[in-house]
Amino acid sequence: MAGRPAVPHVIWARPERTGRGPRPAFSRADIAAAAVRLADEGGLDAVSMRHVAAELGCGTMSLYNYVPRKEDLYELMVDAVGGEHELWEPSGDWRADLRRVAHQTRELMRRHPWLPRLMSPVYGFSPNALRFLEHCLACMDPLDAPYGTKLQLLALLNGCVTTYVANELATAERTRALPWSEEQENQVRIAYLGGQIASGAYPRMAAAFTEDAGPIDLEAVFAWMLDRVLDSFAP
Amino acid sequence: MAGRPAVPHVIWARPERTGRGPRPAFSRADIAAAAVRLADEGGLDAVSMRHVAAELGCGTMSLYNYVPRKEDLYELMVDAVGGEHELWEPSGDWRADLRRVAHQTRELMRRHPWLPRLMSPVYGFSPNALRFLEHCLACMDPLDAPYGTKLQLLALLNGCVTTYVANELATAERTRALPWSEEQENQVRIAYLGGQIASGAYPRMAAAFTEDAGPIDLEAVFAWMLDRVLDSFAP
DNA sequence: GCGCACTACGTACGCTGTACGTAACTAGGA
DNA sequence: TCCTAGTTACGTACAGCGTACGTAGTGCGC
Repeated sequence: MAGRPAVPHVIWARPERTGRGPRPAFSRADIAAAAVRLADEGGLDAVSMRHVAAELGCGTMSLYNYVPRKEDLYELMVDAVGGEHELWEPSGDWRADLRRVAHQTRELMRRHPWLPRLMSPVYGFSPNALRFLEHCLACMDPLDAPYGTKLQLLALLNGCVTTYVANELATAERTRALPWSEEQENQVRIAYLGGQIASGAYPRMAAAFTEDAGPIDLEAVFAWMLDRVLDSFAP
Repeated sequence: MAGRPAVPHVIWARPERTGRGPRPAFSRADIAAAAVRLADEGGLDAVSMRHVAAELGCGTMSLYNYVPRKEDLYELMVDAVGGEHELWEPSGDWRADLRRVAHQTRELMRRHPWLPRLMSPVYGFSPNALRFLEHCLACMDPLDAPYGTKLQLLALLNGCVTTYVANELATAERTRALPWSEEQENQVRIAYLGGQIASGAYPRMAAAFTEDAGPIDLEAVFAWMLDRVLDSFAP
């Protein structure tokens, strides 16, 4: 019945400096920047405690003075790139403002393809996340609705953007780690898929794939999805 | 310029049995079932090649005869639980049918909390995924739109459901791995959050949290989200 | 100025995915 | 019918991971 020995830990509640002992050689911002740099260059797999420590130029275990668990390192990363969000004075047109927010989020995720994987409501209350949420709520001031509803719309909107960009990036992200090219693998997948479709067991899928559609315009699809979600909230 | 030595590999294109050599001791279904069992009981972290092999009662490296890469094991798992989808004769009311699909997907993910993490368009063409997609398209037969648009709506719908359930489950999933209880950690987070909010820097967030809202009805929120997405497609 | 809390970091443990080598087995072609 | 090539089975080994622990050294608060 005992169990659960340790004490809960949230990195944002822990002060960066306590006063006692030698001055820390790095700030949280330094550490987050190093981790983000590694992730941008080599994907999320390149972010290990050892690599980040090496990037900072310190011993592996020293890092644990700043970041007690690896998950906290992830929180730092998400918060750090969250700071890249440009915040502006709301225009009064909440739809336009939210569209702008969504496009910015998408750009952010394209700059940092590892971000969707780390996105989680658990990281929702870091300092920069709070600033971002406050800004989104400010954009929605013209809207007459309880904050609960507004937060729901924001969650839906962010969820859709995250999912969409994650799908957009999934294949590209895979390419980095695999020993063959994306086109090669796609070819194999399509070949298999073609066999299945030709079997006649999936007539609609077959029709969907033989349907002559022009090249997909990812920008247009994203904008369409966005408008649908916003429409849905206030038609 | 050489590089990229290996050959692309898609597990569904590889036959289960080639005829030569001793008969395999397990089927793909056996392996997938074992992995799913482990993941259901101990979370996704409990799914390692060693554990799955032990669960099957064979040596670790023997597993590699069936599953060349761990990612393939994941594909087997996603496909296996995809087979739990109940498919029915479309009713003619595409909205009702898609709602039913979404609720079923949610139930599926609540039965297998690790599923959202593995969901990815990459696994979109496994046998059971094809059956599922075909069924969804059949449900949308009454709808007059090109298949491309229908697939986009399905992607949006599935993406939203996945994100929503992932958020729903994220905290619960964390609890399993952490040495303290969810309530304890939430308390620490709320305490920190309270401090930030009391600082006055985030007036709208403060209002949102002091707003007297009844207890959140997760079912209702999910239904609301669903209707918004479906509305958005055909108001 | 004493002591304590902090920083720094080397070592070590258990775990992971998986490359490789070896032995046993069986179906297809001669 | 026998041979052999391709397959299964699996032990060993390696590089990498997160991180518990122990030991120094450092500098602020009392």
